[in-house]
Formats: sequence, structure tokens, C-alpha cells
Amino acid sequence: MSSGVSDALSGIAAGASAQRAHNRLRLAVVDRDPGFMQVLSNRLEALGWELRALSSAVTVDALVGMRLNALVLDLAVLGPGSWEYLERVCARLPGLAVIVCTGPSSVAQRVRGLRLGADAWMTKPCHAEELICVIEAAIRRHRRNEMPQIEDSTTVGEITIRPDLYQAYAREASLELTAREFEILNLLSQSDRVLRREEIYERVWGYAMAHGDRSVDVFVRKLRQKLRTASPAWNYIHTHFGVGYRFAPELDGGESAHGLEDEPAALELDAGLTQALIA
Amino acid sequence: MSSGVSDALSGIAAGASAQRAHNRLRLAVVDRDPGFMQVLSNRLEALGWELRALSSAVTVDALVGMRLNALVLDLAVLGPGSWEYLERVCARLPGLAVIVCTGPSSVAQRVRGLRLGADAWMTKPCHAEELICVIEAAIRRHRRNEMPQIEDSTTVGEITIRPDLYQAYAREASLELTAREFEILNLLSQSDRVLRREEIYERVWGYAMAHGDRSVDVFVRKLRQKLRTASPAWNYIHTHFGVGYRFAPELDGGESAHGLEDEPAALELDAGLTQALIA
DNA sequence: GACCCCGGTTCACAGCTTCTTTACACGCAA
DNA sequence: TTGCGTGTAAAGAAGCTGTGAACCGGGGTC
Repeated sequence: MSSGVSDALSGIAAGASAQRAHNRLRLAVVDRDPGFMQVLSNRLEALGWELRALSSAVTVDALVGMRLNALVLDLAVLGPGSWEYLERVCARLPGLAVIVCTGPSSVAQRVRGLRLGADAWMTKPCHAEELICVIEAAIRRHRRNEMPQIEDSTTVGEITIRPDLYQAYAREASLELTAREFEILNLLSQSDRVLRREEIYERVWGYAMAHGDRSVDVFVRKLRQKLRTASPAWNYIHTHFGVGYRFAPELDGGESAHGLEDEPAALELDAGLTQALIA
Repeated sequence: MSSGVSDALSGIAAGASAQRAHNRLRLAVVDRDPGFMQVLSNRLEALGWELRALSSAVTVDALVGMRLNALVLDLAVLGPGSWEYLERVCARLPGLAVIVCTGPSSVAQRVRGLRLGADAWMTKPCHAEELICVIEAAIRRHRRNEMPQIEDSTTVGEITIRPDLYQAYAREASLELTAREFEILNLLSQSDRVLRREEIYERVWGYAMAHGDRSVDVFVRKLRQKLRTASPAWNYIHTHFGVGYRFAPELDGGESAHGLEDEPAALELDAGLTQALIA
């Protein structure tokens, strides 16, 4: 185990760069029209996007692995079961921009597709430029979501969280968190409310949590363990039975377990709310 | 409303209704086609949306004041300067879903509109159902981003309900409600009318109540118990024999006997009964 | 190429909280 | 008074979470 901050740096850098590779937009297109793909490919290359051309449907899990920003589907290529496929993709990857781009269709079909979770419907033949704009419009909103990434280091209780180093510290000593542990701690620490497991999973893993998955619980256990050894007098992660977890530094002995007055977080929250309402 | 308790009551009623209004989606449409508006209006009313029909452009500040979820624009109505208007709206309200719904257009125009920040482009004439789906898709995406879903904490009587913490408080002390208890209290507190058991069950459990199930009664008992110990002077949950429960904070000693307060309740009861009999 | 290390995932079980069910007493309306 | 609906209490069932350990796969090392 390394004791200094410096050792942690190298490992962190790797993790961070992997994360930052997100700057290039990643797009997958399931289509079989070579001309269409060619035009699209040229245009996207000029824009610096990463294009993945697929001539047939891949498993949803494979899509998860691709870490896409957007997906363009030609339902005709998928054949029967295309609706089901569309639904599964949208359910599993709620943060993914899904655009259906296919031949002539009825209103009912378009309604169905949009209701299943597609973000937009383009009718072929269509201009590549327009399709790209539609994709951009869909991604634009998803992107804003990832904006509130606070890069400043914050201190809560005895713990200092440093997003720039992908690590947390207690009295100068690293907690030796793994990348995923850190992401969860960071997420929790940025929210004063109770976070449901599904919420945590979706924001950290990037896709929907499978029913019955207990990964979040296991990571919370590991986090608690490391937090306890680093800062034994404090209690950071609180369980809300039947709901999820909430982050709030509390001194162990102090019976401030439940109440509003001793929670500075509550005040901050209210301030945020009124601010939001004014705006 | 009678005096004394009335102050609290009116304030509460206002708070509750404001809360409820938040749940309804608010949409503004700038268009001059009466037939189109009529169809849309009918459909949206069935969905419970709040529609604001505008026959000409309003100032951006006015739009801000409307607290919309979505805006549908016919560029033709706006006339010259429509692009500029679109751009200003999108820049000022990044969280607003903006859909352009207008007559035939060129690819260049559509590209321009989307680039300026519109979320989707529909070409008239179009089917109302499809337009609604497109609006829904745009809102859906925006919603996901606005993570800190505005969950106001409300205070009724001596009780403060905090959805962000899944908990209720009385004089700074937690009521120690379980998740389900909280959900029921939260539901009741958001409605000032009598709620039938079936209604409560369906909205909290998510499926129909089995005949003879008494879970709701049991939970109401637990809630009353916790409310009583936390706030003994008040009465919050009222039983309407043969119908269901109604939430309304009332001071215990105050003999609500003198009419004004009981009258509306009686009326509601009758309404509920006839409704039940019809169903 | 074989091996090891590490982080992440899955599994099983214990302990506990919560929910449901059931039974009986009480009160309201006819 | 009678019948039905509601309040109350408690026990059993069901579900949730904490925890330790085994398993698996990728990446680096020898």
C-alpha cells in the first residue's frame, strides 16, 4: 500500500484519461445502405465523431459495452422484433440518444417508436446534415446533464474529496479508493438527498440497473469500511430502509441522528430550492 | 373557512394546490390554426396537461414567467425575426423543450432551427398524436437532466414533509416514518379531498387493491400514532365513514362544530358517495 | 504463453425491519 | 339492536440490507 499522494497519481491519471476519452462523440448506426453510410461517415469524420457502422443488430449488452452517446436505427434492418429491441435498448440505456431512421412509416408506427423511448424519428431518404442535427439535438440535452461535474475539492467531515485526483483523503492519507468506489462517493457527497440504488447505479455505471443487482450495496460496504478506518469518529453514509442511501457527515456519539436543526445540509438545500424557484 | 384555524388552513391549501400544479405538464403553443389548436387542446386535456394557446409571440421574459415544460412554435406566425426569437428562447431557457411545428420547409431551414437550439421539427400538417409524442420525447430527455427534481418541502400544521429525505418532521424531530408510511402521508397531504382506500392503495402500491385488504387502514393507524406523539395538539387524518380518508391539519381543542369547516367536507362526502355508487 | 494480481461481480446466509394478515373490540348508521 | 365498517393489536410472512467469500475477467508480469 502506498502512503503518499504521489503514488496514487499515476493510477488516477489512467482512470481519468479513460474517462475523458468521452470528449469525442461516439455514435453507432445500424443500417445497410452503403451510400447513406458513406455520406454519413464522411460528414461525421469531418466533425470528429467516432462512428461505428453495424449491418445488423447487436445484443443490448454489446451496446452497453460500446459506451455510445447516440444510436441510429433502421427498423427495417432489424426485421421482426424490432419494436421489442428498441424498447429494450431504451430501457437499458436511458441516457442514450436513440434516433430511428427508416423508410416510410405510418403515424401509428412513429408514435409507437417514440413512446417506446426513441428520441426522434427521421424518414428516409433524408439529408445527412439534417440527421446529424437531430442527433446533436438529442445529445445536447444528455450532455448538459454531465456538466455539473464539480472539479473543486470538497471537504466533508474529516474527508477531503479530490475529483482531480480521483481520490479521497483523511488527514493527508489516501483512502485508497478504486475508481468506482470514488465515483460513488463523489456522487453521494454531491447530493444532500436520499439517492435510490437505481439512481446511483445509472449515474455511475451509465446504464439501467438490473433487477436484484446488489453491486451498489457491496460498494457502499467497501466505502463504509474505508471511511471507518480513515475517520472512525464519523458516520458518512446513511441507509434509508426501502429507499436508498444518503450522504451526510455526522459525529458518531452526537445523537444528531435525525432532525433538521443540526443539518447544515438542510439549509443549503432550502437555499438551492428557493433559488431554483426564483429562476 | 372559519377564523382561527383558517389561517393555517388557507396557507396550507395554497401550498398543496401549488404543489399539485407542479405535477401537471405545462405547454404553450404559438399558432393560429383554430382547427389544429382545437384537436390538440382536446387531446391534451385528456392527458391532464395545462395548455396555453398563444396567437402571437410573447416576450421571452413572459415565457420565463410561464414556467413551461415545453413550447411549440409555428415560425410562420412569428414572421420575420423568427430565427432570432427562436435563438433567444433556447438560449434563455435551456431546460425548455422547444418544438418547431410549421409548414413545409427546406432542409436548410430545419437544420438552422435545430442548430439554434430547437429540440425537434415537425412539418404541418401533422397528426396531433405524433406531435404530442415528440413533445413527450423532448420533455422526457430534459427531465432526466434536471436531476434535482424540484421536490418542495411542505409544512402542514406542525408537520414538515420532506420528499428529498423521505421523511417528515415535527419541531425538528423526525417522525421515523418507514418508506411506505411516508409515501402515504405524502400522498394524503397533497390532496385536500377525501381519498378512497382503493385510490390510496393504487397510487402507493402501484396496482389494484384486493377486495377486503386492510393494509391502508393499518398504515393510517401507524401514521396517526406517530403524528399524535409528534404533534399531540393536532389532528391530521380524518376518517370519512364508508368512503376513505382525508388529510387536513386541525387543532384538536377547536370545536370544528361550527359549520364553515365541516360543510365542505360533507359535500365532498356526498360527492364521493355518489361517485362510488356510480362506479 | 502461462501466471498472478486486482478490481468488480455474484452468491449465500444471517439478522433485522417492514409489511401483511388475522383476530377481536368498538362505533356508526339503519 | 343488528350489520357493517373502522380502530387496534400482535404474530407470522415477506422483504431488505450487511457481510464475507468465492468467482471471473482483464491487464500486466515473468
